[in-house]
Amino acid sequence: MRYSQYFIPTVKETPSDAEVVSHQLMLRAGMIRKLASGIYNYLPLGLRAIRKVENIVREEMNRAGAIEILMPAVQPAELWQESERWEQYGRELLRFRDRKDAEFCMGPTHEEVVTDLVRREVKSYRQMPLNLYQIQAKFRDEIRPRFGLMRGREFIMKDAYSFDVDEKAADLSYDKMYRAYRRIFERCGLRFRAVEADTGSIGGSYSHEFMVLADSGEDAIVSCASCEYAANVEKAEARGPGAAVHAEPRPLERVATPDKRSIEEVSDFLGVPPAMMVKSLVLVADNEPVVALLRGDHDLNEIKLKNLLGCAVLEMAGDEVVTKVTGAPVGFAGPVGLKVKVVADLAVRGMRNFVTGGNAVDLHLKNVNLERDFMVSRFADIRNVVHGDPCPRCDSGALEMWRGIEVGHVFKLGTKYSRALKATYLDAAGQEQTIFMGCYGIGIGRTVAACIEQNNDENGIIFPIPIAPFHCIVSALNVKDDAVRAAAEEIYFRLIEEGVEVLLDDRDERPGFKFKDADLIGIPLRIVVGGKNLAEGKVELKDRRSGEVDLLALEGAVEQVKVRVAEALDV
RNA sequence: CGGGGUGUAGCGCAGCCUGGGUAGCGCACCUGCCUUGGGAGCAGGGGGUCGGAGGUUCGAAUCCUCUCACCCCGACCA
Repeated sequence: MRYSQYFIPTVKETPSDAEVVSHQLMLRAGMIRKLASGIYNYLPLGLRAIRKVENIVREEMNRAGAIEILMPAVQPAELWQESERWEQYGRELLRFRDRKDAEFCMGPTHEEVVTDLVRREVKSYRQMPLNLYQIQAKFRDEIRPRFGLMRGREFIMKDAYSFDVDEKAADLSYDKMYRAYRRIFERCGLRFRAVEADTGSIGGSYSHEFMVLADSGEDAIVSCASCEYAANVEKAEARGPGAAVHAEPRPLERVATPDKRSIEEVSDFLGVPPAMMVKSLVLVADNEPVVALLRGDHDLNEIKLKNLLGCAVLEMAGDEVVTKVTGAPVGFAGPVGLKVKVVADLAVRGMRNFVTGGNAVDLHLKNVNLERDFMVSRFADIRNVVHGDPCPRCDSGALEMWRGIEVGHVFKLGTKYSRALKATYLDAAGQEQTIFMGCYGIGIGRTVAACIEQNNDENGIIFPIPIAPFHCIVSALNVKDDAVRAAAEEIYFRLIEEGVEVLLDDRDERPGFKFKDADLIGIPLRIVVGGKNLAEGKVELKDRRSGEVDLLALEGAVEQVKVRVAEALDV
């Protein structure tokens, strides 16, 4: 491709509304342009990177035995009503009516459609295992789209769905996908972790997320330093205390704490560390108040509590509810004397003589103790793990915290959708059975964004060769110099012959201008054809990542590029 | 949806509050000259319903009311 004939609108200045580096660089490199909130045009460079990821995904999915199809973006409401997600999905589902007033939605995911397809066509155990996938634009009317392609409303996703005769076979399908995903992200050149995850609104029995490690990631994940355990903080298990601290219970004490509400304020005021305090959070679970008790330095994990209570909606209580439940304004809640359900974190079980709120204005209690002073309905793991917590799986390890970008998610669905949509088959004995499903997503655009998040410097993007829009850029420094022009053209055509994807910068611009653009758009290899070196019969080969420069003869440069590209693409 | 902020040329911004009166700067763009190893220089030029509607006023980017959009912080997710 000739740069002068192409469409790469780079910009020098960083757009003010782009927060994260991948968003800034994708805009500056002319890869994407915003059309509306969370909705983007993909320009040539962005599209090429996306196609690269798509192709890697496609190859690995095919290798794993999955079969590509394409389902519609517009889906009829009936299917969603059948799975009961028409009501459950909420406002993220973009709904509308056609001219006959029939209801439709833009597909945010395709469990319903694919299950409908399969239930019509798959009748026998002989037709499974079956794994169908597609690469297609999804629409989710996100509350807050942000970070460019990282969280758009319309986004390109690979979604796959497996169909198996029973749970054991479904486990095998899941495992195949898990391994395919590892290969995919390895081939993309990403540093990532596969972590245990909560299943969320998709539902199902268990799942793993594939997290690209990046400080800008929206998810917190933990991994064990000594074993394989890794999990999303939403899911990560905390160990309870080994044995309770042995301490004689001291007499309960009431202390005035004028206007001291937060853990920090009370801690400072009383000179008691937060780890010796218990905080009492008032929540509402499906309209019923619940109090959660946590060690002062721990945070509530709402997902764990929600799963524990089995409620549909769990939210922090408003001021009125807090006052009603505790008899005191916000900031002085404590478990002593409460009439509502109290769930305590496991860590609280090991505590003695701690500080809590006194359920009255400006009052806290010291030397509070379990059983003597109050009872707990239930002990459970309801907190977020923190850096340094012991690993829940092995004896020796401590948990490390990371930030991650979720680029892929594999779910074991079980029979949630097949039962709702009556997707059944006849087994060898002629008995009707329910199909076991799994579903597997990869955010294609997000993967590109995550890659840029991990691969950039002050000059711009540094694409790994497998997903770079072009492998190599040939910068002809002065196109008005016939010798330079001819040499650049020759290299360009030779590289094309060798199957290298090459961009020829044949614009009539100054060298610095071309270098800046080449760096910004992140082409991994650059051949510079300049008058001085050319007079010696040499051109320069520069590696974008390392900055290493080799002075080579024309043929040598072409050969080097060919070799390096082949090495990088070798799988 | 709650809290905060911003809308002025393609991009980045000043002007507004605190004096209501010609709409400005840098980059980008067009023409010419010059220049060709890290976003050059000189000269000339084009481009604005100042987010929208209403109001106050002789006169509004500026003051008032309403509205829309976008961005940031919290609950969702690939």
